[in-house]
Amino acid sequence: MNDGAGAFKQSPGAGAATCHGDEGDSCHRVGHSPGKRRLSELTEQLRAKSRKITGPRQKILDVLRMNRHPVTIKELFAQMPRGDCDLVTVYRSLHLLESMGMVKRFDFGDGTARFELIDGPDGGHHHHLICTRCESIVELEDCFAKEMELSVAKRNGFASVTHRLEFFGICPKCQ
Amino acid sequence: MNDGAGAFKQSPGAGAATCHGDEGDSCHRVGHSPGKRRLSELTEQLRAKSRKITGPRQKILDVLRMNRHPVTIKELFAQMPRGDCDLVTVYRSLHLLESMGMVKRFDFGDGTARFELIDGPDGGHHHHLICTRCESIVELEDCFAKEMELSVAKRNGFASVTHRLEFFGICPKCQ
DNA sequence: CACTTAATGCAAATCACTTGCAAAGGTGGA
DNA sequence: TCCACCTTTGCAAGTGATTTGCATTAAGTG
Repeated sequence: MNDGAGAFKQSPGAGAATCHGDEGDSCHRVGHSPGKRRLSELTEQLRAKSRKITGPRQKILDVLRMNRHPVTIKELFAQMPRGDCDLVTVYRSLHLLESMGMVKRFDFGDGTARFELIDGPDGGHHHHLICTRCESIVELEDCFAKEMELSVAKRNGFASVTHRLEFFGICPKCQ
Repeated sequence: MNDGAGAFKQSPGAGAATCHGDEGDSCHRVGHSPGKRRLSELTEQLRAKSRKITGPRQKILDVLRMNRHPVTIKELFAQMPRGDCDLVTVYRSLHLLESMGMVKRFDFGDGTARFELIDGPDGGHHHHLICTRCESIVELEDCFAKEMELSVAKRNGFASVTHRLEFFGICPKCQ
């Protein structure tokens, strides 16, 4: 109850995505070659803010780099060599990474937060399309809502307007 | 883990809205004249599906009718004459009403579900703009994402695509 | 009015997430 | 390289929202 800004503990962002990881399907592929930034580049960001580069944190960043879709804390934890660190540490680390703008939190209403390493310049703003049956997800390139955001903000006199947009449906396989 | 469709317990819908009700502000006005459908009309829907019209359910529907913004279970419960029914009953009733398509669940990431009585023909599809400071909310008339929904669905071969869209910002008062 | 079945209340259980606290581990400076 | 200092971590316990088990009560129905 003391992180994030304002009354909501969420981080108004956008998108949605998932994959529970136990139903090995066409979902996220764990363990493929690092598709994101180098680990050193990431740890450097930590160091830049005088945060310690600890073992658990490196492992966590590494797992995040391996996942192309948002992962839940549990999934992330499961992908770490047993005993690498405590679940609580994963929670704490993701909070830190989020507050540092290194990861983005997604929430698609199933009561479990999901995290993705931020890639692009604008935080790699994007959305997801989730299959409500198999939970497979598709990362959507474009963000359609930017203009809406502006018009909604202007029309209602709101400032710093952000949005969260998620799409749900039945994927081709599940139809 | 056994209601709703598919793997997600959420009901992929759209929108967002809230108001915690204790900070009496420009937020939801409880107790104004019934702005929504008559109670008899509502109970009729229940009866049509051979659901019983119980005391608690009538009270719950009544409170829902009085609120123009989505309410949390707790708020709803608090607005019922003390001792009218158990908190658990409110949870169960809302599940029922949701599954019957009579209420819509909104979720804006603070970990508490909010419900609104469904009004219009298309389920009164709309979105909300929430102030992250005072939690006041604005109901947005139009739905901007319908077209996206179609294009996203087509482009990815998904069926029955729905979306959830929420806007967050700082309201005029809080700036 | 008796009956059948759904609904309710109460207590206890889950679940995701957070917090308190003492022990362990990075880091910058001597 | 060694240390003191302050951040992190692990473990246990706590929250808050929501669900579940089960015996009891109350809507509909004939």
